[in-house]
Amino acid sequence: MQSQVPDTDRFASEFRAVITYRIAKAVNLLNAQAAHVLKKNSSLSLTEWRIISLINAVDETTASEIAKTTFIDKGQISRTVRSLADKGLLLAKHREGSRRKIELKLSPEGKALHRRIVAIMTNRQRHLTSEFTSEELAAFHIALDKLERASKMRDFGG
Amino acid sequence: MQSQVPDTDRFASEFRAVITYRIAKAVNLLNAQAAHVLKKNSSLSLTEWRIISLINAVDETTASEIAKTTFIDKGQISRTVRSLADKGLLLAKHREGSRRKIELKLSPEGKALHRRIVAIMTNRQRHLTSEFTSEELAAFHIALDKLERASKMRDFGG
DNA sequence: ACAATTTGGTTGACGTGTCAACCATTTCAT
DNA sequence: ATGAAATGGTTGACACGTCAACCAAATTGT
Repeated sequence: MQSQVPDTDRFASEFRAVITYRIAKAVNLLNAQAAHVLKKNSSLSLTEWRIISLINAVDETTASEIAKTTFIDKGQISRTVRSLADKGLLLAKHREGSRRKIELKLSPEGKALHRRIVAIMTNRQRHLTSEFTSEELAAFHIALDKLERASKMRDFGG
Repeated sequence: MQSQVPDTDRFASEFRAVITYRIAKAVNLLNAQAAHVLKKNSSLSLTEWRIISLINAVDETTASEIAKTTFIDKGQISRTVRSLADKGLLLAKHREGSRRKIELKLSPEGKALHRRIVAIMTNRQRHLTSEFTSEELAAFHIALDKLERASKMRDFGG
């Protein structure tokens, strides 16, 4: 009543500049959106979808390879792979000549599902970046690179 | 052996362009870093720290106000507030003339802790953005604004 | 050829995040 | 003034993420 700025915004000015808050909030919103879209169009969780599209991208792979490149916990991968296999979306076979490595491939059903969902997710990706010029997008990627590198440091003196 | 690019990078080229993967990975790394720094310098979890600095910023507030502005779940806030109060870091009193609203303030110990940790976290923030020019930083914030707005859309046709 | 180490994967425990139900209090509409 | 609706906060159930222990297979060093 006494100001045009609602009371609840008094945090915002303080924290808008704190990059980690901003980016964390953005990711929360993005993940919620992705989860919502997936729920509406499939019975996949976000992790399930990620693993499906990772496998699809390279045609066949193993759990440890996924773990190494994505930083998803290997326990979580193990469980997700099982649930996807149970749903008949992927095939897990011991790799030729190995009794340990397990080759992961999408089943025909998995491929069909991927084809259907990826179309929707590509729309989404297009929508998310529709307000970006290509320069802005490139700059954003570079910024993320820098943040990733800077996030390796562990000691800030206490 | 037959290429300079390690095998495990074959995902990367595929997904570097997918903005949601990139940003999610960056946040994971940043959160891990923050959790590590906090653990080394305190007994605070990341959420505890966030709530402490939010309260500190506005001096006093309520749980629902925090929930509204940060998108942190109100149940989680309730529990975190309790654990912080148990540790003696914050004071929760019914607000004057209300038997429902609970006013949250940092205790002297909480303020002291905040002062100590915020110095470290400010170092970190400086380090994270040290590779950014001020233009890049401004552009990054604008990009996050755009992503946040775009993350409101829920329907991408299925 | 053998022990020591590394690697791929599974499992259990535990902390955190998320959702919905719930209660008490306050506000609103009539 | 009274009942309906909204608000502030708590709680329980459950999904998900994270960590460490663990097993079996494979690789390495001697």
